[in-house]
Amino acid sequence: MAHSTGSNQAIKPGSTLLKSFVGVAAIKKGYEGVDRDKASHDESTTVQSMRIARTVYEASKDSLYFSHQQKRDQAITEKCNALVERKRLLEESDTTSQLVHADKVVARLKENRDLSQSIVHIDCDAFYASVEQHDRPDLKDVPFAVGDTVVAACNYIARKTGCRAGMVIAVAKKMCPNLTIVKPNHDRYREVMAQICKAMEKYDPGYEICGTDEAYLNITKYCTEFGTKPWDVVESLRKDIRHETGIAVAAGIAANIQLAKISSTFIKPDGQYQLPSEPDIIMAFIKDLPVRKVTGIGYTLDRQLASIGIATCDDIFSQRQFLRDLFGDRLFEFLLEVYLGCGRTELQATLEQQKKSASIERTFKETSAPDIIERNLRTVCEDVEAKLKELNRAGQTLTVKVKMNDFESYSKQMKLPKAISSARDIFQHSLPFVKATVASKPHQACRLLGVRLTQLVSKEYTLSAAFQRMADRSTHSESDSLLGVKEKELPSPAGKRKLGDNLESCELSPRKKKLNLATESSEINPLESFRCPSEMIRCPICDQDQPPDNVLFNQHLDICLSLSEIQKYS
DNA sequence: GCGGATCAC
DNA sequence: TATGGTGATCCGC
Repeated sequence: MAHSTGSNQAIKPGSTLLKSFVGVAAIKKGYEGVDRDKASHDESTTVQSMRIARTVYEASKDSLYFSHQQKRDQAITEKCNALVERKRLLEESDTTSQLVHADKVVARLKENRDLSQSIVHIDCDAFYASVEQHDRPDLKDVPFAVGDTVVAACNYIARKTGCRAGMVIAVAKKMCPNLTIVKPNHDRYREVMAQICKAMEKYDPGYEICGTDEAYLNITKYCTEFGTKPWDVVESLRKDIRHETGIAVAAGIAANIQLAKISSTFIKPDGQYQLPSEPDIIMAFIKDLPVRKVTGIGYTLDRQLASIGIATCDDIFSQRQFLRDLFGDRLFEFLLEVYLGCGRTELQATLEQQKKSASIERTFKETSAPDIIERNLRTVCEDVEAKLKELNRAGQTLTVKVKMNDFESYSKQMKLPKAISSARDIFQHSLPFVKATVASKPHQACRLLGVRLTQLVSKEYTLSAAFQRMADRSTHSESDSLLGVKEKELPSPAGKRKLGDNLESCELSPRKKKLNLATESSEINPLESFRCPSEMIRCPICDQDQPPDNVLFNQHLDICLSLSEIQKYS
């Protein structure tokens, strides 16, 4: 294949753009599956990663996505340049006080670190692919990838051809023409994860789930209780998991979650690695580790650190006098912790984790037609409503996100006077920003809409929830959408259906319309819509009937609500 | 409080 | 045939 001068220049080995092409997975995980079989990073590895980068580059160079990435990369480069310049100035000044301070912090961290715990990190390598391969033996010997438009996971045969998680499937197929694509089956993966949880419970009921395919356990207690060694415990845990689910997991054992996680990557996809909890051994283990492998150090920070001469964890120490000035207090301390191999030892039990936000964002075929955009927004809002309902929460801060087809995104966050949860409320608060943003970019189209609610409050005792329950009771309604027909059910092609600003133009069935109106008016005067003349009103908190008088009923509600609040905290 | 970025999976 | 979705956190206003 003849290389054009253009692409040769654009994609020099080591160029930052090349790095971002090969993808997060390849950099972070060290080209697993490709050079794992080789003893060292020899020339063929470089050739292989160059081939991947070149293929991705050729497929992407004309896309809007590419120009956006280029722009982003340029911004990071400028950040790095500024950093280098600031470091140069620092080098000219007297940095002894910063050096002393850094050493004090190091001493403090050393003093306080806890090496008494046995933390285990369980990692299901290429989880989706493992599950699919287990369920479908026909996939065993063919290259395949799980994913929709982007590869979520692929097996080792596919990886050898350069297929990677995060790659666009069209590109992956270019690299591996006989790649089989499997649609993800999330319910099934959740099921398998639940089985894994069941197996872990025996060893530590306080285990922590992290993402869809990772977990931490603290087996210290189990070990002392049964007089067993961590290594043996993890062996039987992995055996249990394999027996229950049929899939293999990797495990890392160390003094804290940071080290355990790094340890588990040492023996992927199947095996276990224990890092002894002795300071000298930990320091030796960390010493030459590229900082990029550490959780919390991503593409951007890695490049910033590299620009000032920090590639490995040991380099952090030699540059410690500059870090506070360059990165601020928080990052400074984090980096020193990395250097020392410090990390969290307390797990957050999965059951006790409370969500802080609920969000939906969706990418669709780009469009600038206001009615389609509006309809997409409606769908997104409905899905957020459903999610909030599941959590039994309402949110007081709303964030709306719009991404245009140049991949630039804009967001607006608003603190609302009160927590909301209905699709209608969310939609009404989101729409103005979406409309304004789209209108301000007349030559672009919208490709994504997102809605997030934060500052979640329990709906348990909020008025709107209470009245929603009343509404449900009085209409015997199922959980039908408040906003009418879902897009996929629309009989007419997109665009034909004209939806105005006014929600009344939604075609709603009589019953839905009623519920719709009821919900709407509940915002303004909740009582009005449910008041049945000369009938008692049932208080949704205490479930007692009350006289049909708004003022009296409001007073009663106030008392009832404060009572239940008091009960909650006493 | 807000908007943008970053990070992980 | 063409670059995802969810949740969290931090920084600098």
